[in-house]
Amino acid sequence: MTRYNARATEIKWQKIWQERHSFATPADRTRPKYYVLEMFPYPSGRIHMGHVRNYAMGDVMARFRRAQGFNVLHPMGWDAFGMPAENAAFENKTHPARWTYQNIDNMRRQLQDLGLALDWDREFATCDPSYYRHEQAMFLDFLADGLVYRKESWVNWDPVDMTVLANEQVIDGRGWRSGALVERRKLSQWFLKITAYAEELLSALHSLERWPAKVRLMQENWIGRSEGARLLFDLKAAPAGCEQLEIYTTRPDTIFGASFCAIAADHPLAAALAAHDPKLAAFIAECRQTGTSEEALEKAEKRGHRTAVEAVHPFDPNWRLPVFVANFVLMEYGSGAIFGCPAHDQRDLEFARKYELPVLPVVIPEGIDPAAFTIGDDAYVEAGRIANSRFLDGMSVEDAKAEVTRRAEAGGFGSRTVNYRLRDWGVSRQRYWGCPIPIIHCPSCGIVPVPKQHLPVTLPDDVTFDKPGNPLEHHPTWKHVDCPQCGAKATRETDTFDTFIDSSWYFARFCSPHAETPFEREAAEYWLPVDQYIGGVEHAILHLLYSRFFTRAMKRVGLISLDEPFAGLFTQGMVCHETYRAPNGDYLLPDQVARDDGGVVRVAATGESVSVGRSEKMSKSKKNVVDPSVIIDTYGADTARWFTLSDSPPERDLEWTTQGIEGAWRFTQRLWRLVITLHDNAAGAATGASGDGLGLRRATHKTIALVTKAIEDFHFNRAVAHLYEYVNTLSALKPDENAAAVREALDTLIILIGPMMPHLSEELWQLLGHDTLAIDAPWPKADRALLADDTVTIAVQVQGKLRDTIEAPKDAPRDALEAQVLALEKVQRALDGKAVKKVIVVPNRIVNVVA
RNA sequence: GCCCGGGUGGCGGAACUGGUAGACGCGCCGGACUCAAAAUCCGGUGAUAGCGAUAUCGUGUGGGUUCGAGUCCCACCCCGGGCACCA
Repeated sequence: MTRYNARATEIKWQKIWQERHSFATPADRTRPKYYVLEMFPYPSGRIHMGHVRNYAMGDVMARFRRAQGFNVLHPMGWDAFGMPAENAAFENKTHPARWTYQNIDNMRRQLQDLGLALDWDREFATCDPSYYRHEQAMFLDFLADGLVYRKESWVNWDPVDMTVLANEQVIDGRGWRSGALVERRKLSQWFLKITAYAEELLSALHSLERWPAKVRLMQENWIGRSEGARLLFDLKAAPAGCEQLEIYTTRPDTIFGASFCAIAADHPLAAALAAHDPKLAAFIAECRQTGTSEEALEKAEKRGHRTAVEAVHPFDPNWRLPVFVANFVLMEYGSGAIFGCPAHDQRDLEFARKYELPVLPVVIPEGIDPAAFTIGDDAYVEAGRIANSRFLDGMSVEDAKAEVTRRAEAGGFGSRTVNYRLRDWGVSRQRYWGCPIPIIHCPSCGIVPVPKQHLPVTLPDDVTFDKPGNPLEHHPTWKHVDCPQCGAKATRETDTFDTFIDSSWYFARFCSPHAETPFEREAAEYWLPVDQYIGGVEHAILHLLYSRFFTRAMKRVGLISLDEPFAGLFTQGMVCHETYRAPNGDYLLPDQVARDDGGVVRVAATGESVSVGRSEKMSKSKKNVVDPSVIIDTYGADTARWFTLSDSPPERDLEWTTQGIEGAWRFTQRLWRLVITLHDNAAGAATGASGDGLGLRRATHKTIALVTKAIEDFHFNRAVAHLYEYVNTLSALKPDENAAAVREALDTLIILIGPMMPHLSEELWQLLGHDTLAIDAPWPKADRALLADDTVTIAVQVQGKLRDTIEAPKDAPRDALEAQVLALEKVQRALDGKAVKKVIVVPNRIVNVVA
């Protein structure tokens, strides 16, 4: 028998699918739809194993739902703007567009080699003006609707990428892409008002039932809702214009335990005071520095600078509190000012001890005498009764919070407030390779939107990257335009959008990628929301939160009636591999090493010993990478797909091993041989076949049920295990097995492996004589009558310990089972003469004898 | 520090709502085929004791509930991830 030539066969079928437009998205809107989408790839140039795993999963769902009769939308495109293209332009003297489109061509070919059921007619790249023009138009809509504003603000400045970053793009004080230490700078920036949707983005999380709980929780924490109160304190000895201080607290009940107020270094009051206080100015400068160095921030001690200003206690005009500028108060959170109650807040306590401020407990644990309760090194943050607090004494914490807020509102010096950690989304980037912000700055008219008929504002091609900073800023002519309103000489905005904007609506564009509007409403409302979105958990906050907001913004300006873009989300695990290091410490590629007979890993070329490190996420820097192209050339796409689906649960990390891929490859060959052998046997035995094939038919239909359920539940590894088991059953068949049952088994097997091994599935389907395509065959339905056996194996226990098993007819009566079990020799031996107290019978499962 | 996950053979992992722990794969061991190797096929494979039937132990640790616990409850240990001067 010939061996299965995977590569040649795969190319053949890919061509046929393409010729027949097998994966064109159906225009028919009568059938149920299924939109499956993998997270937008950045065209880095080559796919990696993480892509293979991600797309293999999405492709299984796409093919599975297609076979089940759904209209499937499964598109692909490119998140094509971004820094790496500019870096490459600088290093290789190529234009970012050229570099990007070359990469796209390479990656498209690689993805096509995988045989993915993608509708390539819908492909687009975000760097194409026909895409980003709509982004510019939507931005202007948002601006007109009050969702966009411009503000001078402190920003996270990435000194390597020479651009600003949003808060969530700063990880451990470093830029998410460059890894550079982030600095703080004050710049004029465009912001999208994501905070206007904080409450909705939070409360709607509960409706996302098919999202991982983990991702919902991460978004919940990121939005960071808290309930509290804003309170106004009158100030004494404050600079003009700063006579009042607004603080935010979640613990208004502790107001009588207050011993100081603290404001952020960036607070206007601090700035006003610093003008005449060089020491304070120096302290503020210091605070700004420690704000950026992550190591120092980690363990920074709570420090403050006492000002001459005093705050008047809102409930006692004779009570004065010192006002500090403190390094632990953030201008961006709440009102940038707090009152400190050391007895009931650990951080305030540390501060109070350091600056020798009073520590008065006002919440007393239930049943403790207030006079006897003192605070040591730990603040008391549990529930209790209020004491030492005048009109609040005796109340619970909750009642006291309400009472203080009520009195503050009545007195006009405070109000109940809901506060969020979430901040507005700064979208200006000082980069070339992004979507230009369609704004003109006019000396007399101010900020003027580019008229929509002038869109798109396109990027100039003739730019250079030899100077650091933004090439649009350096370009000799591009930014100079006439003001659309008054005709005076004006300049274009030279900032471009954060690339997360590009990926915040692409899922909608895929519904009608050639539309003259961002998307056709009818198409978008048929296809959206995405039924199954698949990607890495690293986008749990950034991309997924932005997209949820952007969808609401599109709804607000009347483009669509939809709140949530992604109904189902799946976050897959990473692909990992062992790391190898040569004696000199250099990392080695997996194919630079070899295992000798004793299992010792050595450098293949030199025989030097290699130290083997633990399995880690594949990364170029650690060289523990395996190139998908090499794997596809060697074993074929089906085998690569099968392996990435087989070994680990999809949500967990997958360990890539040579043995693993070889095992998958052996299985591919085995399937090929098995189907041919059984097909030949059944054909030859057609007349002399024995039996009714019932046993085989039961196995077939059980497998259909199990595999279908496993795929529906995203348990691809279990689907694979069931298929292995089924193939074991088929391998053990006698040559004279009932021919019709064998035929059913083979047809079923071929369709069931289809979503994972589509090419082999087609080849075998054809080999069995079908003149249709396997992908056009409907998904088999399990016959319920064949799912149950006539007899069951029942476990026999004595005192809860397994002693024997018996075969019994299904649903055998209790009495008969009991009698049968008590008669068993092993049961009698285990009983050892003891009297039987009772017998527990779980129908069709166990019989437990209790003595 | 806070909040989530997760600890099951040599390894990746199965186990429905408490009911035969270890499916399936990898690896390993033995055998067949072969001049030999590769490939393939057959058998075995949690630990301990025993020739054996079998017995005892066994799902991170220690308790508990139950006829029966990987699964439920309490306490703890370890690993992974997320967040963090958040008032």
